[in-house]
Amino acid sequence: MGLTRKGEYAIRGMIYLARQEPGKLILVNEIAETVDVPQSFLAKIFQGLTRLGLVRSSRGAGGGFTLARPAAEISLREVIEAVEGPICANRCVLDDGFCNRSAHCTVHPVWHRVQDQVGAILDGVSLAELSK
Amino acid sequence: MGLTRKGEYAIRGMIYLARQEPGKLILVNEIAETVDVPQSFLAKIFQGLTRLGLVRSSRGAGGGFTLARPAAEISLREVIEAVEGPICANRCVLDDGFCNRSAHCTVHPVWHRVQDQVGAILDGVSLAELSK
DNA sequence: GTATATGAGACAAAAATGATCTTTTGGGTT
DNA sequence: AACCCAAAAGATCATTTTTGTCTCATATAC
Repeated sequence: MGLTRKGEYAIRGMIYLARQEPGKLILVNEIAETVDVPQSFLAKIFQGLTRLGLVRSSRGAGGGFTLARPAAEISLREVIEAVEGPICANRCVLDDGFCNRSAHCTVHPVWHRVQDQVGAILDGVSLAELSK
Repeated sequence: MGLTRKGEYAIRGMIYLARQEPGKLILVNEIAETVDVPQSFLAKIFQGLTRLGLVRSSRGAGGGFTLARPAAEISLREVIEAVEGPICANRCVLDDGFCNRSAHCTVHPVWHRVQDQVGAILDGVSLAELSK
């Protein structure tokens, strides 16, 4: 019913990046240490964030990670969905196969309302705000 | 990030009960079959619901389950929290030990807003409405 | 007493979570 | 070119949670 550690860690790491000089490359090692998460795990998480275009990475000596866009233009929702998958109150809203009763299910509209509300809140918060 | 099957099943079962004549005892077997969930599992789930006072049970021949209160007075939230635990966006909001940074954490207020919104929506929906 | 139904608890397979380690790839530096 | 540093990719593994099942105890109607 809540965020997993992956999500929590990703958020911590991204906020740390948002606090740095824009464009400056930061070692995953440094991030992991200061936000207090296992570095190997954070490296894995940041791999995913790179693939999805939330951060840019540079290999080799002097490499590291940096935000792909200005912190003000990255929402909390983006970060969360990148690592946790889409906001979803109940699988039946996503998977059509999960419950074949979608058509006449009275709870369905409730799930949609929940998702819309949560989505809106998370959309409205940027990394820039969180880094203050 | 969403409901587990336990939650989904509990809701289906409770809605089925809400559709019956108030006070009438229904076999867990009948519920399980018509809402299409494994009976052993549903029995276990209903045990918990009984313990928490959402349904009343009667043992022995002619026994079964029935809602403990009128369907209009049982909210969707109660059902969900009974089986899934409290609505919680991120563990740090619940466990104090999870992140020791609660005091200065900028994301904390966001989690609270999310929980309040979701809680409010789920509070506002009763089994009576869902059973229509 | 017997048939029937839930209560409680142990048990187990499968999936998700949380993490580590190794190997590969690509850039800088010399 | 040779070499080192650092990230990417992927394999592996441990732990926890989910999703059930099964057995036995207990309560009740007849």
